[in-house]
Amino acid sequence: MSEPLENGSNYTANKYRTPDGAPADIVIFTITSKERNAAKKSLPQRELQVLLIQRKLWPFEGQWALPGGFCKESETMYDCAKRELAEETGVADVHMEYFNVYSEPGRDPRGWMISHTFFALVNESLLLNRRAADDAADVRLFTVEKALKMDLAFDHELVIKDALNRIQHKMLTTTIAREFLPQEFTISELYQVIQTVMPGFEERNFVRKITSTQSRKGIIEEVRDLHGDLKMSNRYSQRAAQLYRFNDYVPQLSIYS
Amino acid sequence: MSEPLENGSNYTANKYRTPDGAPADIVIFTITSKERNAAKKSLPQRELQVLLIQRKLWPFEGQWALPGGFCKESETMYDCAKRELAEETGVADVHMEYFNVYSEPGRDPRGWMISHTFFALVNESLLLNRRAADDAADVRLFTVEKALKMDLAFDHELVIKDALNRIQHKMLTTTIAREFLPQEFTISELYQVIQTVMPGFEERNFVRKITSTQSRKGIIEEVRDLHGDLKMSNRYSQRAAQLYRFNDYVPQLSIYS
DNA sequence: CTAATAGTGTCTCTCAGACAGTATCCT
DNA sequence: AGGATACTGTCTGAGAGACACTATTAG
Repeated sequence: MSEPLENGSNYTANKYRTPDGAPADIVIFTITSKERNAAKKSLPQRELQVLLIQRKLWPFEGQWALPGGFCKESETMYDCAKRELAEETGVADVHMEYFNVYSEPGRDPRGWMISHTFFALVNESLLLNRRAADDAADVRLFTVEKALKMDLAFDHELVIKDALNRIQHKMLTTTIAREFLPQEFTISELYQVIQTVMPGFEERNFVRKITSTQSRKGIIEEVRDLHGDLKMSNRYSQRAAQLYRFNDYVPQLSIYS
Repeated sequence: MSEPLENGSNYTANKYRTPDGAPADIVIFTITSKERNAAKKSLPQRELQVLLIQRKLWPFEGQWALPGGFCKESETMYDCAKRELAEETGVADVHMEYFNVYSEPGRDPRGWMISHTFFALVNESLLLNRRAADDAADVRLFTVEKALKMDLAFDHELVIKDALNRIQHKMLTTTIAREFLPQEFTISELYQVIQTVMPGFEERNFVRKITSTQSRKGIIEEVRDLHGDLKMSNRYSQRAAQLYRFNDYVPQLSIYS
C-alpha cells in the first residue's frame, strides 16, 4: 500500500489531497397499496416507490435528491446511513444494505465527494408520519418510473437505477420480499410484491411450486392458530386464503446443479 | 442531504472533519495448478491463492497486507484499483469487481481512512512475472487458508473473508469460473475450479447436466476445429476429453421458479 | 496390462409447464 | 346470481439423483 506520506513511526499530517467528504445516500424503497374500485373485494394495486427529498440549498437547489448525509469520523458508513434514514423518515430496524460507491470526479460541485449508497426496504406503514427534515424543502414518495424521468440532483438517477437492478435481482434470489410484507401474508400478496418489483415476473403454478415442491417448501410455512388450525385471511377476497410466514431458510441457488 | 457548510452559491472550504484518505484494496485471487506424481497422466492439484505484499513501512511494518493504494481526486475508485493492480502485479484486463467498504473507526492508525475493496480473479499464468513494488518488501501468493491464519495488517483478514464469501457465492451463481480457466477447457477442469473455490461442491452427474439439460446447455458449448470436428484435449488424461468454451449466456436463477 | 480419466445406460421419482376445472363467499 | 379470488386435478415431457457400466490410451 502506497501511503501519502511516510516517515517511520512519525506519521504526520497528510500532505496529499484528501476527499472533502464521505456522504452516504439511501435509496428508500416502499410498495404502496391502493384499493382498486371493483365490484367485490379485490387485490390492491401496488406500486414500487422511492422516497426523495427536495433540496433547499445549493447545489441543485430546488431539485429532488436521495436522502443522505455526511459520515462522521466516529461512525461507520452503515451507522451513518442508519442515522440519516432515521433522521429523514423516523424509521429504524429496517432492511438496509450497502450496494455501491460513486466516485466519478466532478460528481459533486462542492468538491471531492465519494458517495456511499445503500438501499432500504420499508413497509409502507412505517413511512406514514414522515416530515421534511431541516435541510429539505419537501419529502415525498415517487414511483420509481416517475423518479427516473425527473431531473434529479447529482448522479442520483444512476444510483436509483443501480439500486433498482440490485433489488430486482435480490427479489428473485433471496427472500427480501418479506421486507415489503406483513409477518403473515397470503400467496397472492407475495406474488404481487414480486411482480411489483419485477414487472416481467410470471409463474403460473406459483402456489404449487412454493408450497409443495421439495426444494422450495422450506421458504415459507403455513400459519396456524392456537388450536393448531390453519389461519386464513379474507382481506382481499371472498374465499379466505391461507396465511403464510417466511422461514429463515434460504435455498442455495446454483447454475451447476 | 445535510451539507458540512452552505452559504448560498458561495460554497467555501469545508470546516468539518474530512477523511484523511480513500484507499482501494484489492484481493487478488488465483488458482495454482501443481502436478501430482501419479503413475499416469492425471489431473493437477489446484489451490486457491491470494496475493499479499509485505509492508515495508509504518504502520504494520513487516506484516502482510492486501495490495492497494490511495485514490486520487482525478480518478474513480475503480480506476484507482485498476491502477494499483497494474502497479503491483503488472496485469491488466482481468475481472475485477467492487465488493465492499470498510469504515470502522480506528481501522487505520494513520487517520480516518475509508477503504474500498475489490476482488480480482486472475489466471495463474498472468502472475508469473510479478515483482515487489517500491513500497513493499516482498510479494507472494498464499493459500487462502494460510492467509487467514496469519496476522495480517489492518482489517485485511476480514476483507479476505468477505471477498472469499463473495466469490464462493458467485462461483455457483455466475460464470466467473471462466476467469480462472483458459478459453478452451475440459469439463474436469471446470469441475476442479468450482471445487477449489467451493470445497463442499459435489455434483455426480455434472457432465450430463451442464451439457445436455435444456436449461443449462446455453452456458458452455463444444469447441470445433476448422473442419467442424470436435476438438479434444489429452493434457490431463489418456483418453482425450472434449473441449468447451463459455458462451455469453448466463442463466437467470430464481427461488420462485 | 493397468491406472487414470472420459463418458454412457438405465431406472425411479420428482418437477415444470399448461390449462381446465372446482371451491368459497361477499355483495 | 355472479364476480372475484383461492385452490386442485391431471397430463406430458424433462430433469434430478444414484450407480453401474463401457471407452480410451499413455506408460
